[in-house]
Amino acid sequence: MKYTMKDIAQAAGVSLSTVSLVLNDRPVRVSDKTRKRIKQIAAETHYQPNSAAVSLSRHVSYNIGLIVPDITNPFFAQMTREINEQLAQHGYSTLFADSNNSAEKERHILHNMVSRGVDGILLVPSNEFFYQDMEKLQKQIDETGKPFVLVNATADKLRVCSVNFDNFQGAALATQELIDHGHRNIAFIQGKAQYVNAPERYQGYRQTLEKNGLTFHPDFLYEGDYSIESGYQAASSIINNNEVTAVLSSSDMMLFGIIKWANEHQVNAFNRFSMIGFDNDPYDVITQYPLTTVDQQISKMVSESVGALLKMIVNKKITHQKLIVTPELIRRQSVRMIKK
Amino acid sequence: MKYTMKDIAQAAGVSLSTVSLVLNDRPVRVSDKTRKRIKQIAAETHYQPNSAAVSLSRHVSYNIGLIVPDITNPFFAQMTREINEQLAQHGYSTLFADSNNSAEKERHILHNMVSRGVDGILLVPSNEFFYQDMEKLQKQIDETGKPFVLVNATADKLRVCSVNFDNFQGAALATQELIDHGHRNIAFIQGKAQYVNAPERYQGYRQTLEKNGLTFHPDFLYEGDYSIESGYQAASSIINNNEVTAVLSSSDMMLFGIIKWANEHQVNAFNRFSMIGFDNDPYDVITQYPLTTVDQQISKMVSESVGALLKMIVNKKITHQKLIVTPELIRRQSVRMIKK
DNA sequence: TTGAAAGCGCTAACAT
DNA sequence: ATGTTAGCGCTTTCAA
Repeated sequence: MKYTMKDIAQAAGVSLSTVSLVLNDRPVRVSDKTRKRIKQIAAETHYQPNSAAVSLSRHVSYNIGLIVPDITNPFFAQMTREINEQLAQHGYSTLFADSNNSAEKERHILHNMVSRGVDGILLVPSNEFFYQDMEKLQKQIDETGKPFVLVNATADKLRVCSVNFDNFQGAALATQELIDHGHRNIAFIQGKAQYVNAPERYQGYRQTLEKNGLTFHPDFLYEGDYSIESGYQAASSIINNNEVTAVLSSSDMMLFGIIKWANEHQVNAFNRFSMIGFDNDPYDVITQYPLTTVDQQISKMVSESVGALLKMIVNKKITHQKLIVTPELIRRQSVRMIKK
Repeated sequence: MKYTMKDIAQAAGVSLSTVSLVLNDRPVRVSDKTRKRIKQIAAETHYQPNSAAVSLSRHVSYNIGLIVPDITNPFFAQMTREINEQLAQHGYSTLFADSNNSAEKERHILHNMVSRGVDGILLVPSNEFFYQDMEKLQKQIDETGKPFVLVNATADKLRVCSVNFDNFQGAALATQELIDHGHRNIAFIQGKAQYVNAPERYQGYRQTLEKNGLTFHPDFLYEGDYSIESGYQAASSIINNNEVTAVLSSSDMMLFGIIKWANEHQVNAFNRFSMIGFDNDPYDVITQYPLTTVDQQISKMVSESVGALLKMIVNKKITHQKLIVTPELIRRQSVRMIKK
């Protein structure tokens, strides 16, 4: 049998409200005696509040919506794990959805989650997020009236709270590392035109080149969608571009794609050129030589995101701050000194 | 402003109940005219039902609890993605939680989800799931009164619905493959004693050995917890066990651990021995030679699991069927013919 | 073809 | 220190 407050009230011979006050630990009235008795009965009956009823009357659900583009990607998986954990620590549950990298699905899920009564939303956007009409998007987000934070993207044109790492700096760090190792002809695999985080990385790469007196060469520019597959696609032309001695990739996964292609074609990618990726993927260490990579400080991003979201929720006030965390270059063995 | 059915009723000049009937597409009474009008107004006002209210009165939430041991493991990530997708297709949302491979946390989450009013639960158990007191566990599950399915494990001692793949057969397939390639000294890295799925794989390995007239050798038996790290730990002793010419690992990840150790110690794992793992990890193809592996048919397991769960929900009847799907050996390039 | 009203389980303002 | 009561927004039975 499922016990309700009413049952407990009856059993204890008190009123409903007294039970409610006690079980919610409201520090008011109620004698210690009855307090004890009620708690006692609640424990014996394994009383569990009906959360639908609580939601309905308190207008909160203690559920947070989390939307990620691809849970299969270790970067987002790790993010999800930490978000889930931190939310749980604060008494919130995670209503999860994978948008499969579709902006349309993203909107659909967003809508759905709002109607499920989530208290707030964490959106890790799909690649194509910024291809949408910002006006409309802004309107949709505003209309939800829910605390919202965009994670892993910076939306200059959107009045929303966002948390991201410094993409420009990440790319700059990596580019400089390659240059410091004597590389002059550095290929860059960028995300497509308006992909989330792509332009910033491109600028970091390009400006670091210039800062070091190197001229940018369009022939060294490649494009992918961060997936293993897209790295694989680009592999042959990069590997056969004989001038390049190093490649900076916008994701470790694309580097995996290159390595895969190389393996299949009897060429050793690590001997062919130096490589740096983004994401600090856990699998970076299983390739023949562990990959040097840009770490985005997932934990930091997550705690900032969750912190900002919960703050909005408790303060009942929506803010639009942009938070940026600093990335870190993880040096491993995929970068070699080049002799000139 | 947030519109309610009451607002719509007022605007349409009809009663609340009429609105409810129309918006829920109940095929009863109500003239087409008023039906249209109501739908019209609902659309204009972007009406969204308050799901807490629906839950409260209908005693269903359209939320399903999903508990996984480690979302960071690609195997579970892929499972999660498919589960989420299939649930969504049926109008259910996913209340997600990562148990971090802790049986205690698992119980805690389970409890929590029930009190959140989920309509059913999918539990992908932690490694140590079967170390628990089955009596107590059975009681806890029964007490929830919720449709429940255990995914990726078989619980002979538990009266619950479960969906798993045939671990025995998977191990047998892989062992036979190695034997067919001339291997006689096949190491096996098993999960710890009572780990989920571990004993069945061990039996598959062992019985296949015997079936082929090979004697089982305790020195060829190793232990791990499926992680990269645990493979790494075991690596040196396996690699230095000069008799072994092939290794069957209970997870691809542990093979990655071995490969990592080998890379670090200037030995080529692929030249050292043949290898087969379990999980068909997406990263199997980025190692120097793509790994042969046992594929558990995640999609199949997921559709069986979700199907069984939803069936219980709509039939309002809890069942305890055990479903088993057939694994498949994915042949790639980590197994070589050995000359005798 | 439609409306009124009770009820889902809990919260909170108001009484006593 | 404790009880009464009016909602929260929706579903559903019973009347009309």
